[in-house]
Amino acid sequence: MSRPDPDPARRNERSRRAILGAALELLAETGYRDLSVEAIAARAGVGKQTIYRWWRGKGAVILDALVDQLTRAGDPALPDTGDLRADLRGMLRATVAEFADPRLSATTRALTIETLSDDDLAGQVRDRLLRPQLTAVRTRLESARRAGQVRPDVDLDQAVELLFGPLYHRWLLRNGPLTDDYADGIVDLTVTAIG
Amino acid sequence: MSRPDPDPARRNERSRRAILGAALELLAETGYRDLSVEAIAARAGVGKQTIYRWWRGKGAVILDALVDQLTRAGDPALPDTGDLRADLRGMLRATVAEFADPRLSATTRALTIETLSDDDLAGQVRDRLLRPQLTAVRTRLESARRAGQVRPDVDLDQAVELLFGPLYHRWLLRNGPLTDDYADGIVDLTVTAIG
Amino acid sequence: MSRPDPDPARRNERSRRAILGAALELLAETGYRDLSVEAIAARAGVGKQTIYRWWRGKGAVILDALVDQLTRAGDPALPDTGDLRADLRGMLRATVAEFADPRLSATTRALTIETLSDDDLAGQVRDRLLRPQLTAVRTRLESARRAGQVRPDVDLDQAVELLFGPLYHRWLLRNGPLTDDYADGIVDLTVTAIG
Amino acid sequence: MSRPDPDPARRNERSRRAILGAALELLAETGYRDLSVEAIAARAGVGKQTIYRWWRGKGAVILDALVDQLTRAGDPALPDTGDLRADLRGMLRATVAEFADPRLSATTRALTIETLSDDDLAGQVRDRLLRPQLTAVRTRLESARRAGQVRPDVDLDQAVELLFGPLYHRWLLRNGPLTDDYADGIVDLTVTAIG
DNA sequence: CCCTAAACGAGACGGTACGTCACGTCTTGGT
DNA sequence: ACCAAGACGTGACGTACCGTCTCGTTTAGGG
Repeated sequence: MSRPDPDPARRNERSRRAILGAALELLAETGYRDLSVEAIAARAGVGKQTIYRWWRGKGAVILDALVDQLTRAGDPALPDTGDLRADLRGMLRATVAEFADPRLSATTRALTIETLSDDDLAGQVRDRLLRPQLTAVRTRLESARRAGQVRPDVDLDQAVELLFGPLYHRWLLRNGPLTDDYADGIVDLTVTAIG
Repeated sequence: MSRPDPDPARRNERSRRAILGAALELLAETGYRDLSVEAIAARAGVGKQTIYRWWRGKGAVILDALVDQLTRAGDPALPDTGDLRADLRGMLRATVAEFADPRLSATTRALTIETLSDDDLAGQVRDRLLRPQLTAVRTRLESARRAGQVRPDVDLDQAVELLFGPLYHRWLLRNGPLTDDYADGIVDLTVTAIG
Repeated sequence: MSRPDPDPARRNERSRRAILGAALELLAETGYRDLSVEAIAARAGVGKQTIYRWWRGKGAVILDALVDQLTRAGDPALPDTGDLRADLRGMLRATVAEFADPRLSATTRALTIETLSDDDLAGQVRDRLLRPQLTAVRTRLESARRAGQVRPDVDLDQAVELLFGPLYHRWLLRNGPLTDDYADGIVDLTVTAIG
Repeated sequence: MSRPDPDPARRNERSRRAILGAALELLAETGYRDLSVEAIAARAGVGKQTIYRWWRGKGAVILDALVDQLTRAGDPALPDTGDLRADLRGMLRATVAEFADPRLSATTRALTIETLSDDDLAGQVRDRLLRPQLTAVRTRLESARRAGQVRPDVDLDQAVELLFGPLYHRWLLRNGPLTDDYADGIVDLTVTAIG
């Protein structure tokens, strides 16, 4: 006896943007702890129902906000200069920089929390945010394999995780500084492992 | 104008155990979403104040519960058979098994959530839970380095993270299955990277 | 800057009837508490705006519904058999019966509630529902006065209220049963009072 | 699976008074339409839950507030000067004055509304507010009957309603002015009816 | 008989209040 | 003093309706 799905064609684009914008603002300003649907609605000048009509909760809003932001940021493809080590270093340094930026970091942190107690959302995050990024790296590794820079028996998905895993681990658990040197070290180890 | 610290000597051990036990039970039964201080108190047959008197919040309770559990599980030291690859495989397979066990997994998940918005707690988790585990592995790697199985220029902390990071990444983001094969693959890549 | 009045000539009679019917149905089925413009619209298969276009709110709808119903019921005139007591008894017994009928009772109850916080509506109810009924009785009393059955100094409006007031009081406050005997008793007292 | 009843012994008297006071203030200031549990809680400096813990809704709060007020006002007994007509006139004039006072009137109005869609509350109102008042009048009539001023066959309850009913009717339906003259007229008719 | 302006169904919108839940603090009485 | 119990002020939750406001789509009357 649940409501029928609302009609996306009638959706108010102005409200949608206001909500996503307000969510990002509040996250940056006050952190995840103080982020509430109520606050987002108030900041966006929107009724709460308008949020609940289109999203399952604040987690879903943050996801959309982040996807929106990244979509605007554009192409996740890695450069392919032929120098695998250099290309990966550039990519991982950029990722480190993102994790170090409090603004982006807050969003990712918030999303991770939601993800941990919402399997549905976790799937969405995996598919819409994570996979594209991982795939971009994998594509670069495939090119490297064709160039003979990677052993043919290496599982490329594992290789990708070898790059991101340690970084993610260190960030989440605050188990050490996130620097360019750290990124370079991970790349070196990975290249050695698969080369 | 805060209350003086309570006297730990007069602490009721029965209550402490009941609280930690109730926390673990509820986590296993209903998941983190429905875990509340109120529920823990009710289940433990304890006043809420007794929880707040000794812990800062449910995050701290979970941490203590997990530390308690692991302490009972005993020594985290790795075996040292001389065969680095085999020793690491055993360790990582055990870790994979832990992450796959819903009971332990739920606790870790909950703790990770709390950690993400409580720096204090994050430090505690790092020092009391994470570091001992990482150190145990690092100790094994140092032994391997002395045996000439690891290049002298390798940063052993990074090496440790090369083992746990991918696993943690995959678990948190549900980005693939957690199997013994997967553990073995990570170990192989890591050994190649540092050997 | 308000909308121009809608053109009554173009009004959809089918919708009007559906709305009034739905209102009465819902009142009878679920009571006043659960009566909402939204529910009326849904039940009537009508847009909410169609209700707000023609009525000021649910109170006005109920009023119209009741007027409609009573209009169909027809002429409120009292018989004049010459026997004042008998005529009044007949009238008051009928009124008691109305108040005892759950269907009519629910409507009246709802209308009374709306009336209590809407002066506009109160006036409408007084003029369109109440006055005709009271006037009919007053007319009968005037006839009785001409026949010398009523003292010339009696305020007939007060006399009318002497009949309806106790009944209304008892009904609203559930201060006793509403029976034919009760109606007869009121009539007897009133006739004594004015005779 | 409902909460156990709260323990009245631990009830905070300060909060109780603040809530009842705030309810009466808001009723007088803004009328019933704008009276909300939320507003009462805010005005009283009290959590909403504290209201819902002890009352079923705003209707019950108003009832308690009114009972409290009347209890403080004290003895509802009528004087018994031996002059029935005079005693009743005094009483009915006072009642008219109450209905004419916007402050008291607002409370009664609000209570009547709630009463109409809550049978439980209606019973409470009848027993705690209405009955004592009616009984006081009935007691005076009994005294008058013993004095031979009232016919022995008159149903005294009906006689009481003969006094209050017309007044209540006129007040609720705004069917004419509420003046001392009106009160006197009702008393005269009633005395004639029962004398 | 067609045109066009309205009324229409549907329902999204910014709001307000609902009644519930859990937070972390405070109070009471019991051991 | 610590405890079990639970009332308290606080504030967010997710829902229900309010009355207003678009959306296409009938529909009815004047040209």
